[in-house]
Amino acid sequence: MNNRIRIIDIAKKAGVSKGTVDRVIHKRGNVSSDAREKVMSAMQELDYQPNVIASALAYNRQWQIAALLPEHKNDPFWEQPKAGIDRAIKSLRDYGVNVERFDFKDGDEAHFQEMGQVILAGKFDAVLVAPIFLNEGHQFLDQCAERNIPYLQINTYLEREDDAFLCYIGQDSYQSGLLAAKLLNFGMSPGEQAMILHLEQEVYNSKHLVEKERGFEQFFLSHSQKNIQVVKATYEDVLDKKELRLFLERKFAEHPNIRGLFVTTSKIYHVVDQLSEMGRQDVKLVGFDLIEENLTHLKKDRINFLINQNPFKQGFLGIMNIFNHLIIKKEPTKIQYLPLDVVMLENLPYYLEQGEELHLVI
Amino acid sequence: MNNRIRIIDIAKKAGVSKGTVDRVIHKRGNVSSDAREKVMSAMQELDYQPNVIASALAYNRQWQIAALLPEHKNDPFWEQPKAGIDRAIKSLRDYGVNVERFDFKDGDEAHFQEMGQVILAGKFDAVLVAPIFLNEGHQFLDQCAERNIPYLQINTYLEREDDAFLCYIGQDSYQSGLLAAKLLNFGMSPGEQAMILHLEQEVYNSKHLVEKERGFEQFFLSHSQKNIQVVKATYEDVLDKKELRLFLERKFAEHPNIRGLFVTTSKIYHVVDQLSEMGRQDVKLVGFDLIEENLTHLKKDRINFLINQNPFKQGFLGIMNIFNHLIIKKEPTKIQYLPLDVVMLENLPYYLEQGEELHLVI
DNA sequence: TCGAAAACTGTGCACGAGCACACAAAAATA
DNA sequence: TATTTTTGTGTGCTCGTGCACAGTTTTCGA
Repeated sequence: MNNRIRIIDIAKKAGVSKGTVDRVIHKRGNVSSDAREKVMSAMQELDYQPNVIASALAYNRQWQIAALLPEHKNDPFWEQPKAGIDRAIKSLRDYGVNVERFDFKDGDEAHFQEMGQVILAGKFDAVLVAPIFLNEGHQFLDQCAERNIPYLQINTYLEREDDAFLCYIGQDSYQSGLLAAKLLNFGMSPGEQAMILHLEQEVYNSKHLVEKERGFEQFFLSHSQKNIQVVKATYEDVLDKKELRLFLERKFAEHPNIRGLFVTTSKIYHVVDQLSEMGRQDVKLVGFDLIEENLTHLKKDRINFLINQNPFKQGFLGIMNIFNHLIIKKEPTKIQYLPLDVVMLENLPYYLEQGEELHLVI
Repeated sequence: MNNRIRIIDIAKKAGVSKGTVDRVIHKRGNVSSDAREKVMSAMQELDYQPNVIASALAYNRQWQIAALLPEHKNDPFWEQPKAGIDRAIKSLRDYGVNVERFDFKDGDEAHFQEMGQVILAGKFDAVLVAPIFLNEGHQFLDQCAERNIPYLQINTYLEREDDAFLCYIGQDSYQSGLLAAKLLNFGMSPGEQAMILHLEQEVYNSKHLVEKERGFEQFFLSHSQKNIQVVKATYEDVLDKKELRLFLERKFAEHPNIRGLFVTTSKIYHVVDQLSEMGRQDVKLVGFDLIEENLTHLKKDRINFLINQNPFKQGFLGIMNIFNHLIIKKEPTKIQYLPLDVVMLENLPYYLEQGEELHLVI
């Protein structure tokens, strides 16, 4: 029944000792070409698959991973990737995987750099990072590459060519723009207008937001049956509610047929109350992320759809992929897009419990 | 760094040998109450967590699991749970988990019973089953319970009280009815009619379908703003296309305002072509399952939404939960509803690749 | 009080892979 | 040819847990 091939089985077949087989497997050298060939063919013939359990136990080494992410004080979105990381740690504790978190202040490039230096000064086997700043991100990743520290990007993708780059795990921004447009289009009537609204600073320096906009526009270009016109807008300072209200009123006055609104980040909750006070319940709303503030409005039916970017999985799979690279020596797929879940009140609970299913996995 | 508490650490602290600690942990008896108490308090104090890796290696036993599912010859839906099972096997091979599949013929109760007998005659440590026949299902599960063979249900839930019942993994049918209604409601105009159509036999013997219908009706009862009327219909013999066409024409004649159609199983593809030929592209369609036949229509924009029941995960998590019960000795949550994914052309690829993310998990 | 049975406890090997170390054979140098 | 260096090979311990077996103590009836 239990006929798994072991190292000792290969050794016997090849007529050598298990030490020699081990040296071949791990390319440790000091093996005659004759012995190597016998071992190699024996491995192929018996289709040897290493026993990961035994390997992990014997390896008995500790791995240090650094995680460089924004703090979640001001942006609750970041709680989720961190929860995913914690879940992964729990699963991998017995494999000797340890993760140290370095949180940098929201929007603070200098602090990002500072934390990066701390990581580089320490001894880490790999780095998981959300490189949300274009320049500083590249700079940090360059330094990782120089030192041969493998790194994995989540949430934000910076194109990289070096060997230290493991993979990117996150969403496909362009596709999420298309999806938002399709959803609004389904509920809107011919001749109405759809607004895309960025509630962020330096939008055109942020590839994510630009891509979302491109996808949103593209959908309506290629689906012109309902003749829906796209209105683009950007408003930076969400904390100034009065100014935001004035901004919205101006936009709705300029474009009286707006009946659909797509906010490109998790900050859609800022506009919901304003719209209610303006008596504009007739506007359909699509936004991102299952954060508490948004869920309140989803439950009251004031937000129609939230697109879930699976932040929990970003963290979880980030660590899992690093584990695979370090311990199992399996190279990850370079670009791993996570599902864009369409979330409504009726299917919300399942997405909130995410990760429950994963923690049973060893 | 590596300060995980081991059995030997507890033994030292409690002033006994590791054998005694082992006997306490596994409740093997033959331990004086004095020793037991010392060990227990030492374990609590040091917060002992067993090393799953070492445990699995030492345990070195093989587990036989039987999987009793419908063949996928006539219903491609069942390929997915089987793929999920295969993925789980791959992950758990080193833990000695083996799965033997027993496929019964579609709609053939006698063959289900026959296969059940084969399983009971063999020696299995656990059973994974889709008990799609109400009576025969209960009968088989009763026999499992008698023989103390733990069983796990996927896809179809039969309420069970015995100790052998591990858990149910599948969808919440009522909730999926609500979801389908919400989706149609978003795209429909006031005063239109929404049809719920069952393309199955013995609908009112099938709890799933009844629940979906209940959810669908309930939504429109509690969301009456658009004043959408629900039309219920059942048609049994999908293979007779002419008759189906006549049936549809009759229904649409009786209810001229039907603009939304919800088919309660994966068989929505049967009606799409009929509707096209009838020139009724104005009807919005919601159905279930990402099977090839449905995807063709989704891609052509003739089906608006498909609700994904995560069949892959049903199989994968089914095996994983049995593993947890047998090897890790962790009791599964009795009812595990899987996400109801809202799938459109724009977010389809991610749901098709499902499982890729899981196979890296050990 | 003795002796056998029952209850309890400790030691040591097993699982399969990784790796250090000792040793052997071949090659290079004197 | 003798000696050192390099290269190649096998043995045996390690990881932490499970479990068999041997050995010790307690219990209980005669």
